[in-house]
Amino acid sequence: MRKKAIMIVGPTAVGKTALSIDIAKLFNGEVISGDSMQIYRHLDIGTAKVTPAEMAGVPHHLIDICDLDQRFTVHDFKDLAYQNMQQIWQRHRLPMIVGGTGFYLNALRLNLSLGGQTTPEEDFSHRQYWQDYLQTHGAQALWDALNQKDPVAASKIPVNNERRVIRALEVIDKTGHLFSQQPTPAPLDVDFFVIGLTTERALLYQRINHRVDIMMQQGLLAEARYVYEHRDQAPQASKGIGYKEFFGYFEHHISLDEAIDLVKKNSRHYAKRQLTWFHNQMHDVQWFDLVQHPQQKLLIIQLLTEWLA
RNA sequence: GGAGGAGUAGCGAAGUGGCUAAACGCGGCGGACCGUAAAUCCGCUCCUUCGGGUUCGGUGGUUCGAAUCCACUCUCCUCCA
Repeated sequence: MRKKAIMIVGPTAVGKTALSIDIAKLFNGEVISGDSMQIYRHLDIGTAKVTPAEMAGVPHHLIDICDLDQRFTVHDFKDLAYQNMQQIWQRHRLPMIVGGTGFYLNALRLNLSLGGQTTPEEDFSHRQYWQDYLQTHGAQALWDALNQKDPVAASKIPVNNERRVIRALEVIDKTGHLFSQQPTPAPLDVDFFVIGLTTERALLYQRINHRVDIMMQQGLLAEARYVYEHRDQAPQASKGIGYKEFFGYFEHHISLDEAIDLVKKNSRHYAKRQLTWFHNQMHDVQWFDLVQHPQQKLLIIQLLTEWLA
């Protein structure tokens, strides 16, 4: 019989954490965070990381596993998450992947090849080459280079999306096969029950705005300052929403209120992007609106009970 | 009461006779996504039965043609009383 795992997805501030704890307690679950920012230590308030108290004894994994100066990639996530799943099964417990980073979740589930077996270090040397190429020759020339090697890939990546153009070139250089023809391994042989949490857009945005206000009360500003002070060594964390927006304030370009509004706005935009991903890149999501219909939790529990039986 | 200034799409803001249904920014909406993904990038945003229709405070003019010129009028801002 196939191994089983629960996946809880959804945009920020819909209530994924709360639901995951409830379910974990009921079904003997352990949570694996599917969140690209919660892996970092020191990013607590801004990432809305579960607090030890909230965990209520439920084990959590892939939280606080990196320092700010460490790189972390989808590939790392894929490997670590799968390792954790296996260990959880060995303990005869139920893995629950919960998070909002759709790319991570799909990489795990679909077992994406992600550029083959090369190490990030190898990639970075190629990356640097193309980065320089971009600097000296411009975006169009960079794209032309890709177009020459792999027209199919080029046709799918806009000229201005320099980052992805470079990544495609890296993969081609390193693996020797076209970016558009990467090997497609079989998806993970796991029976996932995918729960999607959503709600009316206006409500979601209201919750996001409110949550940012609460974060401020909890001391987000100090946390952001910490990130700001370490920004040179924290390439990824300093891109996080709830941090980068304050940099302008620290440098006296914008007011605190403006910075806070920026955080709210970027969080809203982010939530929309997450929704787009889950709607269009994940196909077997069962959606629920616990914000407007809290009693649907009973339905979820019932469905899970049947699925696990 | 007097003197200046301003009124443009949801908001901010260009435009100062035709190339303007009207730049740009924001907000909003939609989308892409195979190793930075809370990243990066793309599209739409007056109405429309897609033929066209109605716009730039209002009304009336000038003109082949006006958001752009003229007259009157309304509202707001600043200054003087």
